[in-house]
Formats: sequence, C-alpha cells, structure tokens
Amino acid sequence: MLKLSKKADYALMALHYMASVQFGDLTEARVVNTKEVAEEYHIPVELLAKVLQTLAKQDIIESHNGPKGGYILAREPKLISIAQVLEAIEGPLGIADCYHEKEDSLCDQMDRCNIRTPLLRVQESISQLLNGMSIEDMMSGSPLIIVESRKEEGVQL
Amino acid sequence: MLKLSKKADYALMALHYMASVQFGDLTEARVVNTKEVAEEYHIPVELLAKVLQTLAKQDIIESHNGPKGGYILAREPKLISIAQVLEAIEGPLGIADCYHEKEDSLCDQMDRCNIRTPLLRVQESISQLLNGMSIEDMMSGSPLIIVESRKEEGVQL
DNA sequence: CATTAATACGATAATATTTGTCGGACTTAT
DNA sequence: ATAAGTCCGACAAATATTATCGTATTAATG
Repeated sequence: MLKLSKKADYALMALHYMASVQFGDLTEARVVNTKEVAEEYHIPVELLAKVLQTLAKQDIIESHNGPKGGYILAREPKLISIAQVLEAIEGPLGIADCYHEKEDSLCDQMDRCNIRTPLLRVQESISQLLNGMSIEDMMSGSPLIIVESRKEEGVQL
Repeated sequence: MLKLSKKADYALMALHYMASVQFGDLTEARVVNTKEVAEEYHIPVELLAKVLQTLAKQDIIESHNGPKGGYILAREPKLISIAQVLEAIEGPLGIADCYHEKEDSLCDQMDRCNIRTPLLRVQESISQLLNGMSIEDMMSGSPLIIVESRKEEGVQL
C-alpha cells in the first residue's frame, strides 16, 4: 500500500549515488554515467537511462553528451526535495486523482463523494512531508520528521 | 503518485456512509446493505461486496446475514483509523516492500541499497499520519494534521 | 575527420496489478 | 418455502508498470 514505483526507487538511488560522488569526501567530484549506476545497483540500464532522462528534463540533474558524458546534480542535494523527485517520475502527488483531473474525466462518484475533502487534508500532510525532506537528508544523518496529530486519543485495535 | 486504489476509496466511502447512518442525527440507526451503498455512489455492486467482506473479515464492520441483513460499524468511527481501513484493503503500509519481505524475495538492490533507511523514516511519518486520523475525523470537522520537518530552509525550485 | 562512448527518444513487448464479472453456496427473516 | 441478503472462488478485462529494442544525436579523442 502506497508503494513507490521501481522507477522512483531507481531515481532516488541514482541521485543518492550522484550526491555522494559529487559532494562526498571520498571521491573526486565528476560526471556519472548511466551504465555505472546501473551496474552499481543492478538496475536494467535502459530503464535507468529513461529515468535519468526524465530527471534531466525536469532540471533535477544536468546531462552532458558525448564520450565522458553523463549526469551531475543540477543543484545542491539540500535543494532537491524528495517530492520533486517523485513528482518528476510518477507525476503529481495525489492520493486520489480527482484533485487534478480534467473536466471530461471526472470520476463516477464526484457528485456525491464524501471523502474528497478529508483525503485532501491527508494528501497535503504527505506533501509537506515529502517537500520537507531532501536528498541531503537521505545521505546519512537522521532528519527529524515529526508528525503531530490533533488526536492523541483512541484509534486502537 | 501515491494514489489509493479504487477499492480503498470505496471502503472509505462506505464507512463514511455507514457512520453517518449509524451516528448521524438525521436517520434512524440501522443496518446498511451492499446494494444501497453501491447505488448511492455508483460503485459496481460485486466489487463493493468484496470490499465490505474484507472489512468484515478484518473486524472493521460486522455482517448480518439473511434478508434485512447488511453491515454495521464494528465500533465507533473515532476508533477506526484510516490506516486500519487502508491496510485491510491494500495490505500493510509500505512505500517500499523490502520492509516486510520474505527471505526468498529480497530485491536485487538489497545489499547496496542506499535509500532503504531514509525511506523507512518517511514511511513511519506517513504511518503516524494515517493512524492519527479516524473515520470520525472524516465526517465533517477539520482535524488538524500538522507535519513539522526539521528543515524549514530551502527546497525550492 | 572517423571512431566511439555517451545521451535522447519513440515504439513495443512482457509482466503485474487492478478492476470488474460470474456462478454458486450459505444464512436467515418472513 | 422463498427471497434477500452475505460469502467466496474463479476468471475476464482493462490498465499500469517494467523492460527491451532500434535509431538518432552529440561531442571527446586520436
């Protein structure tokens, strides 16, 4: 439930890797190519290639053509949020899709739907969460993410 | 991205409806049957039937057989969390499934995976969020759900 | 300037998941 | 006994995800 797609996982792994190559202390900062990442994580090359192309088109990474080419982060890891990455790959965040649907594709329940508004609040919380965490936060330290609900009471099996 | 399945939506709509029938001021409390809910929301009857059966098996609602039969909530709306409902329908919460995988089905990246731990933190936050919101919270009022991240800085396009 | 190692991109195949349907068995109120 | 409901498994259809292939383009290098 609420699982991320493999493409999203691949994107995050690649960005993590690129961040550690560019900003880590251990290696010389350099461009990273698709094959390298694919082999490191046993990801199908062609698929990862598309993922990286998508990230490039969304200005999360920058591409360099030709031999010795590859990709580098388009900005500091701190300035790349998880939300940006996931949305680049999987499309806009939405636990229901009636929040960004076109007029002609409204769902059958739209008129009487009783969960749209409450779920929108849930979605906004998740959105805050993912926007508040960056690639830098994934690097090692443990970013404190605290969710507080009005309800401390009840809700038990 | 992170979209709920239709079955999950149907479950929430049905529970919302049942809660308003059982606890609302406008109607006499009574048992609710599948057909009634399906027609109210234009949901395929057979599919909704399965959803309700699942909720019954998970002790979220109680079933009553025979004519005049149907379902009622197994406990107060306040004591039914969104997380319980979603997990009943879609299985355990997990933005990656390596958190509850069997030994034999480990993913190809397990050994070198660099995002497992950070994503687990995200998952736990989402979990808190969904556990902290109940069917009652969906009924009308606006439950305050506040997400606070350590990072107030940055993360912008 | 030819070669080669890389990205860019569209089409399509393979697989998995979700959604929806069907048929029949069981339960119980009347 | 009948009819209105739940229960349940199997299956069909539709959709989405994952993976592959082929070809074009770009640019570093000898």
